[in-house]
Amino acid sequence: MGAELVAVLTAVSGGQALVLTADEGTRLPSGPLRSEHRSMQAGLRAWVEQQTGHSLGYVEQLYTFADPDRSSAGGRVVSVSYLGLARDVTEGAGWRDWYAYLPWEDHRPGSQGGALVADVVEPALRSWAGQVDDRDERARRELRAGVCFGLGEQPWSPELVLQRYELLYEAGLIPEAGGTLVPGERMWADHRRILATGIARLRAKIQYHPVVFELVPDSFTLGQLQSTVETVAGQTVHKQNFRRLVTAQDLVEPTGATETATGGRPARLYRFRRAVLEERLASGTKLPRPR
Amino acid sequence: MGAELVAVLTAVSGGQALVLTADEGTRLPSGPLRSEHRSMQAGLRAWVEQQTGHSLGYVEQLYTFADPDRSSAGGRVVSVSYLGLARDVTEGAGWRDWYAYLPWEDHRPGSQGGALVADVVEPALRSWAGQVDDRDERARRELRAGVCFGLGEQPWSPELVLQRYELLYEAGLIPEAGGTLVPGERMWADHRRILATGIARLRAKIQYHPVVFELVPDSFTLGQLQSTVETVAGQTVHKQNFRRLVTAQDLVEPTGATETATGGRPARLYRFRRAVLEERLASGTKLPRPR
DNA sequence: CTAGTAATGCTCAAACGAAGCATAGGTGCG
DNA sequence: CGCACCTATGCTTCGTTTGAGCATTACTAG
Repeated sequence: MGAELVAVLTAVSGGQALVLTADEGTRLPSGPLRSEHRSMQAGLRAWVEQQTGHSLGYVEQLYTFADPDRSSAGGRVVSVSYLGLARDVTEGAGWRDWYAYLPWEDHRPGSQGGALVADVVEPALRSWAGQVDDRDERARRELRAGVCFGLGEQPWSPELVLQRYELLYEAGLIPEAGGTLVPGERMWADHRRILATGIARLRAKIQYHPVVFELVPDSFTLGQLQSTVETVAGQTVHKQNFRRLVTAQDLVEPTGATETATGGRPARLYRFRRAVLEERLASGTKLPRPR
Repeated sequence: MGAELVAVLTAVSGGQALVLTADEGTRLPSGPLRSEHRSMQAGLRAWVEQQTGHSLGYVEQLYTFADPDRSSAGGRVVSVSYLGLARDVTEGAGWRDWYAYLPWEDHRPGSQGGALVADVVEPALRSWAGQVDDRDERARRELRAGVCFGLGEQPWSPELVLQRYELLYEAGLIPEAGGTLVPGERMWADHRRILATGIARLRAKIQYHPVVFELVPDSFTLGQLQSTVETVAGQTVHKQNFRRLVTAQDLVEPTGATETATGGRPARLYRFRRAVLEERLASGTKLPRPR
């Protein structure tokens, strides 16, 4: 009858991008909107806290869809999904690595993503494109695969998470669509798709809005901040340009303290200048190009 | 019980930005999601066609909210709003000028918007800021007013439509909040707010995605295209830079024909290169700075 | 003392964006 | 016909932003 609320709650810890899950990692935390909830966000907070003992910080609405499976009599069920960002992770709660579900999304050096795309996804998509006889349609499929996965001359675009998931789905390469070729844990119903939507939104937003600071502690080094951005984006960025971008925009101010446990020269500690949120609604933490 | 679907259906015609309305311009077209609808978008299309005899082109989801007013027993009503773009307007249907509802949003030369902000909004917001005793809070209010309405040194940002509406609401300057100072027709319930959300989304999207072409005929001059952008953005752009941006990105191709009824030198006619939608998911029609 | 490591400072060239000048090719009017 | 006027179109200039790399600093581990 009413609405179902679903959360993609994310945190970054130890170089891993984490999402809060329920039921042994098989679904996202969710629950129905109740009349006692003052608003949908309030309802969402209540459900997440109850299911995980975790309180929500930054929250933003993602997408709403009419539930395809559980159409009940007298009005369809509507699911409203939210993206939430957390600064700390509680031990024991169901935090899982994003990239266990979407392994092709991690393109940091040392991760599996790059090789997975080259060795598994690209050949599989070529074969998918080859299945069709029509020349134009085949060209369209190859173009689409190239744009989504950065094949050939095309650049890899971190924010195309949802497009990539949908392409793999349409090409029948993942379990949801009956395929087994491409690895990655699946989730209940369309929750993996919702996760992809959340990651896509976060990766896009981090480029033009200072949301990274919702994922780091109050006090942080520029190295930690950069590592957080890289974990979210799934790719590395140019260090010097990153710090120039952050400092030139006056997004941070030094606390005065330094952190010595970095393994090299001690790093200054900074804090986020919350005032920028009011000063400029349209600023942003742009992330420089990779490598 | 189920979900309510609401549409912000927009077209540009004769230098006016239009929105499709029902009930003499007092509400946006809407209707409940029915079980016979295959999807929410299908349901929306059905409702809009039934209420207006108009078929929907480009459609994108805007925002979902739990209805504040009509909380019925057994599950709250949820409203899902959509933005739709149309190329042509049917005579007689309820097309109204955006800027009749949000007159402060039009800053093209010859429009009322600029003067309205300077003569009415700015003084009213100053007085609103002055109502509070706390120095910090007063400074915050003035900063917020300045950012939203481009006061003082701040630039006017076309895409802050929703922030401006919410500020006017919070400051009690519009009828929805009991005020009478700032002109502009109101709508039923929160439909004017939804309109503001739609305009904000369109103005933001037009900068990084080629959606303008959903608003112009198949064949158009660069002057017409520019005028459409300006109507949507509510401000003028630098002509030479606009055309360079559009042509340099290969967004259009000449049809070969020219249009002589321009009042000056005949203009070449162009068509949108649909292929760019597949070639680059992340391109965009960036709009140059005003004036 | 030396090697290793990360932080930080600075330079340089290419790309981009804002603004304006100049010319082309039509119309309407005396 | 000649002239004023208008919009379209082509091109240049200049300052800013970005991508990339070199060099130096300040620690730790052995």
